[in-house]
Amino acid sequence: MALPSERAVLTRDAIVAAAREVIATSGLEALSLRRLATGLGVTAPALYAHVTDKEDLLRALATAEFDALVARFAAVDEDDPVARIRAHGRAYVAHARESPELFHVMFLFPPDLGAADLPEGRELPGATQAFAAAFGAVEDAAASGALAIDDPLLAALTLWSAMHGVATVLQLGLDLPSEVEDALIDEVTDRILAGYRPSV
Amino acid sequence: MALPSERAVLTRDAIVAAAREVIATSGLEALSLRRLATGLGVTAPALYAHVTDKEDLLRALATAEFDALVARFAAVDEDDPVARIRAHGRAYVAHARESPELFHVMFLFPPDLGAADLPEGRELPGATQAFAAAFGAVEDAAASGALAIDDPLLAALTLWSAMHGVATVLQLGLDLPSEVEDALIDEVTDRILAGYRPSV
DNA sequence: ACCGCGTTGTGAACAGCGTTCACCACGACC
DNA sequence: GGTCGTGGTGAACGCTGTTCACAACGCGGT
Repeated sequence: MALPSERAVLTRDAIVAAAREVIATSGLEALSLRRLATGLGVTAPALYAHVTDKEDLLRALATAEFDALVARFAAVDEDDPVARIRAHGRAYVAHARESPELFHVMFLFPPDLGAADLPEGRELPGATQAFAAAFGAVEDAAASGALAIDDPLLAALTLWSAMHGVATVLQLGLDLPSEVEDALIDEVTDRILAGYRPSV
Repeated sequence: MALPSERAVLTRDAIVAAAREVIATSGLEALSLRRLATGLGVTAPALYAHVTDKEDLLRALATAEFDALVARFAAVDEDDPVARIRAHGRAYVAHARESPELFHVMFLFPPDLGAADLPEGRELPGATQAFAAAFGAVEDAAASGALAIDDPLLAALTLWSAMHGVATVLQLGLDLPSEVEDALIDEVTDRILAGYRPSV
């Protein structure tokens, strides 16, 4: 194993990282394999040793982005499950707002959140992990009686969908004043949570 | 003005309709101006007489799609404002589910829902009309005291975002059983409405 | 020390894309 | 009947993703 020479080694990760950079900086439209390759000091066909497809590359990027989201979720350390739900929502939207283009890529080739038939021992894909975290908080809130939830899966989907909607709508460029945007984020979560409040 | 001969006249509307057909049938990826043109019995450059751009074409298509959505909203004849809100939500998701690809196109080049600075006399763009309809129902519900709403705009955005999220999530291909999908649609609306229920 | 092998990247090529431009045919008008 | 203008054509440009035959390089074996 020779020392990595002056010329950078071409790894799948390096390619994905470079693609991420391009998209975050110049948008998805600007991502072409040829430009990406020359940016890496290499010609286009060289990429195909590490990536089967452009779609494959975007999928890998989406995966990485979901992992980053999982990390954000893991950084939430609220004890109260309801507070945790709120924090997840904010983290989700924050992630989306940080780079709208990357957020968009996450859903270009949709991952299956499907906690359906997991092979048990295997590492869960990021998307599933992220949803599992959100789901866990909902389950805790239901178990503790803080929220009146019949079907935790349905409730988690409800919250997730709603937050996803907010994240999406905020990127539509309808330039709402930023205090309205911030208010919207909390409003959606709060109203749904209020809808789940136990009737004492 | 001669009779329109056997050969179909090439209109902007005809082009948009053909594009709609292609996208609905074979997806956005399959839409190329060249193929679209040959489908219309014409060569590609001929399209540029009626369309400045591919983007222009997609924008026109999005506009048409928003108009269709407005028509759906107009068909809602519930008297009770809360029932109207629910009906709007269902209509929105139904529209999205009928052709996911077309729904996606609606937001490719985002329209501004901005009821901001409308030129007063001018015809409102479909996106704005659609939002206005939804907004109206929310205002009515607030005025009638059926819902406890401080800021109707915020509430309308809340509902819209949430429904948009549902519409989007349902297309992620995470194959939820369809009864869960249906339940999700109502659940989101109902929980938010519950969150706005006046505390008697 | 040399030879061969396997890896990794190259250069050229293919098909298709959006878009532009010079041209041409045809119907309407004087 | 000749002229004009509109609307469509054919060819071209530069770009894209992708494939393929080939070349350069370093390692292992003799």
